[in-house]
Amino acid sequence: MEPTKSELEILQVLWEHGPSTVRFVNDKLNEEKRAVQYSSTLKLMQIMAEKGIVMRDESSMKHIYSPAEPEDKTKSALLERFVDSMYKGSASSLVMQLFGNKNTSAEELSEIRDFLKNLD
Amino acid sequence: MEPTKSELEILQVLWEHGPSTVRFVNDKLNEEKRAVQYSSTLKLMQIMAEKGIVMRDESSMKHIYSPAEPEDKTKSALLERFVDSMYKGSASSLVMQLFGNKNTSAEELSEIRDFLKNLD
DNA sequence: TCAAAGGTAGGAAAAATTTCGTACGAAAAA
DNA sequence: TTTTTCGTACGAAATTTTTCCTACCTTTGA
Repeated sequence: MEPTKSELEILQVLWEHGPSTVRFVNDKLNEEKRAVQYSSTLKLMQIMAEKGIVMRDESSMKHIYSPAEPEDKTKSALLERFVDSMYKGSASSLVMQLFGNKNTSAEELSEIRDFLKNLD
Repeated sequence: MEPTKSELEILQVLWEHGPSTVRFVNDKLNEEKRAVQYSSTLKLMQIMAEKGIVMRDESSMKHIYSPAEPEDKTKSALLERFVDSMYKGSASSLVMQLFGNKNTSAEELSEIRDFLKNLD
């Protein structure tokens, strides 16, 4: 299913730090993003569990949440939807926009060139 | 400001077809996307005008709406926000994901290689 | 002229998303 | 044991976004 904006923030914490408690996620959000109440984060993560976006291990009192799908799979899906809706599915259009209007570091560029070279 | 999902759909019609009436945009949405009432599209476009996302020419009875910002500028901003939030700002990560997990056509690939070659 | 068609405006309702207060149970500390 | 701390659950409220009803005006065609 479709993660909402707030759900995505939570997923990102789980991706970065692995399976976590609500407390941990909430702390990270407050450190890295914005003020948010514990109960709000809890509620959101409960909803995500209902939707099947995350799995919940209830064996101990402190429930442990983890992403239901691998990070790559979710990100790919989101990226693909982004390309489809914004660039009519043209990956090259996206790349050109990405490097046309932005100043990307030389390292990044050569990294990409190498990557593309080895793609065949 | 931030276009919402529905607002983005409208912007895309305006980008593709140029300045348009509400009627025209609504028809396109119904053709290309989904069933939506004229008054819903009207309302949304009025809100977008208030927010400054689109400009409105009221000189004739049929108001003409056009994007307030150039397509590239808006798309770049959205893309940048996407990269920042999903790939911590790393354009190369995005590109690798884009081509790693997806089967991109050979044409697209060479197009991009050429593009990157001429970037310096 | 006058009805029909097509336009805008505005408000209210509906739906989706986000936030948080409160209750209550378990664990830990005093 | 008793109190405090820390956890979940639940429901309701607030906010944001989306949808559409209705009123009313202008243009067009019969």
